[in-house]
Amino acid sequence: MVLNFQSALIFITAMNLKELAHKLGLSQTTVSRALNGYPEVSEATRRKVREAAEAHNYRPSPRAKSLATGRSMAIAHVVPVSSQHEMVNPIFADFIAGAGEEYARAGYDLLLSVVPDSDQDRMYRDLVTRKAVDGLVVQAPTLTDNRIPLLNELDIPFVVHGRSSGVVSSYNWLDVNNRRAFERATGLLLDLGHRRVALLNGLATLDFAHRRSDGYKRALLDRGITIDPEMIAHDEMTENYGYEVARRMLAQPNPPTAFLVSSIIPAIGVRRAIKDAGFEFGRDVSIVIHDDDLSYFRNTGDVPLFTAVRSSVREAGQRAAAMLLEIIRRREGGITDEAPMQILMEAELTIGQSTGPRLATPVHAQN
Amino acid sequence: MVLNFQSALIFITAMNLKELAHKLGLSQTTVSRALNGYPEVSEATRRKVREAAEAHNYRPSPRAKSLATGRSMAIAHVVPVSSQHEMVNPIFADFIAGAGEEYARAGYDLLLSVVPDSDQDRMYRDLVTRKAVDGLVVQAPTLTDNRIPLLNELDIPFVVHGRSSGVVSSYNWLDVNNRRAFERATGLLLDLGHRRVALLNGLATLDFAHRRSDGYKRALLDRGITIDPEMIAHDEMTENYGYEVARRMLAQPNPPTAFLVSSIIPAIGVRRAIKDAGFEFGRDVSIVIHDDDLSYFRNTGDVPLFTAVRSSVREAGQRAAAMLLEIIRRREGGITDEAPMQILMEAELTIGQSTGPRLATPVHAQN
DNA sequence: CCAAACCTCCAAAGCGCTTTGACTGCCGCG
DNA sequence: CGCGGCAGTCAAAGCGCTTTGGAGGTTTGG
Repeated sequence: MVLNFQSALIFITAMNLKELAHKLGLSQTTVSRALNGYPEVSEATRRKVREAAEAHNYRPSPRAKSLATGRSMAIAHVVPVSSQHEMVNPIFADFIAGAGEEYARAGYDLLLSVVPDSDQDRMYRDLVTRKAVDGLVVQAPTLTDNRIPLLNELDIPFVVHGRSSGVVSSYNWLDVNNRRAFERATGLLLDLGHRRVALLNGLATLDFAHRRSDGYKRALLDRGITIDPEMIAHDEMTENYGYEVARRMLAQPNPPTAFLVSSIIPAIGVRRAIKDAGFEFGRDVSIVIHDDDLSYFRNTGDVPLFTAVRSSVREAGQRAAAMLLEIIRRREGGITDEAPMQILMEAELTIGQSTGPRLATPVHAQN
Repeated sequence: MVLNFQSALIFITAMNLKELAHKLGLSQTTVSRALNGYPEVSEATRRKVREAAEAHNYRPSPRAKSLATGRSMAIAHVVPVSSQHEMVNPIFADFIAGAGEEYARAGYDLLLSVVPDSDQDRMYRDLVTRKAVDGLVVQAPTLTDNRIPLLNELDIPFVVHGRSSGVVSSYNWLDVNNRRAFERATGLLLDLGHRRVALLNGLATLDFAHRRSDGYKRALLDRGITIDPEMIAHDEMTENYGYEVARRMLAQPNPPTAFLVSSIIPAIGVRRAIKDAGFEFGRDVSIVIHDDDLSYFRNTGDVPLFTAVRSSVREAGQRAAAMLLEIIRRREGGITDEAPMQILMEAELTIGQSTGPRLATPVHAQN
């Protein structure tokens, strides 16, 4: 009983540097240096120190370390919650999973701030002035995102997932070539003979939505097809959005024969609307999606359900995190005035069951 | 130019207590106490201090504060990544959104650790011995989850989202009444005349899956229906899983006429399989789901797509967080030996388009 | 009028770590 | 033999905050 209690106590009162040093008959300085790999300590001592640390399950307090060094060994991701729909973009889960892996490997903690999108600026300011983190990842940039100049001014390392067309200053980013992807996807549908191609895009305020629209429009204009604004929708990418918009569009006199959808989630809704309207998915009406390769919604198989331009958001998270850690490393190494790092990922096009040639006699004419 | 540089510097070199105290002609002690609402400082002084702090945009360093007080003002959520499928459970996004809100309100940071499920124990140990957080939330408990005794031993406040049937020691939890929910859902299908009811459950190792199975079995046995193990599936709740299992089951000689599905995501797959097999969804084959009320997959409308037992996972996140903060508050108040806190949420049943009476002449007989 | 009881405020000692500056032997070199 | 240099170690000064243990000054009560 007493023994139990004692051992519990010993376990809880985690050993600190002072005790460890005392136990070894060395100074705190030497122990600290031995553990942190400084060269001015003999290998013999280092080994002894390492062993003792291991044996006593010694973990340096990150708080104290942080106070002493000025580094916090933490990265923040600020995830905005849409105040409209109280919605959390589900791609964040996979993005963060990818990034988290990278952080864990490097011994960094991940600080997640979930804030109403109106409070974002304040949160960024707060995180920086409190010196709570060593770096930040900016999600879902808008067309001219003021977080970018803000963070530049605050002079803290950060990486943007995506880009912001309206921002002139330079910054580190990682993005998918959205324009190219959607140009190709649209091209594919046009090659199949479709002329009425609808675009179900993300929120109009977000930058990536514009790049996607650009690619779509460019492909249409290239073939001399005029753009029908009625065929373009913007909203948060829920299943319901896909369903409602597709239902409405398919009920029009001259309905689309193909849909280009910004995410697999609304695409599920589009598919539902297609079936509800009595059309055959992939035959009467085609769909091409942008596939983020979400872990719980894999669009795979020999012939995947959806024809898609695919780019793994999880991989994006991982690479964005790696980039950020590299930037922090450089800055600590004293490299201050470097060119910004930028990665443009290409999406790959895979053919699934959701696309087919435009039918000679459109089915909707039969209805 | 020079002015600019200076103002930037001032901004970056965040004011600290010492400077602020000096500026006010007071001691650090008094300023600290004034700011933290201690009674031994006059109201006049307190007001002056507050104003000065405001004016200079003073933020106490959380690190220093943390080191001095022993509290870290942070909560950890450890999110396991299934090593099988590299999958992140999408309900985490909404759960965390709910919890994050609560933490933000209380001034706590949220530390998110994404770790392979095999590494979980180590991560918990690490977080505690490093004193990185003041409390933890345990996600997705297994049947006898060893994290619970571990955390009890480590003597740190924690809340479990769900329960672990095999754990005898007491702990704080928040759960949905899964057994009741699935008993009711099954009962509904049986009332509609269905006799072959399939259950697409979550991973068999997870506790909630067992409770759901229990409810399902109890409802069947209540009506004297024998349980067909072939009608029960367990796996991670992806769309594909729903599709594949439903496809297989529907191809059997004596296929189910109804499905009970543990999440809306595989239910989408089940629906796909039903249509692919030539059945009519909600007429030939019924579905009842457990609906976590995911923000991007709302099952709403006058008559929602799916008949469902619903319980908002976001609300669960919020309440779990509130519970944890309350526990921490109590412990700091010296209240040590309290009964554990436990909340059991009831799911509500709503009728959607996915259920109907079992057809007199089963359609599959016609095929 | 004096002691006791406040009120306000302060100096200084931590919290657990890193890092500077210095010190001690010991070796090699001129 | 004496000196510079080097490897290995240490004491002590922070990092920015909280908190203990008073110190003065002002009221109160007998």
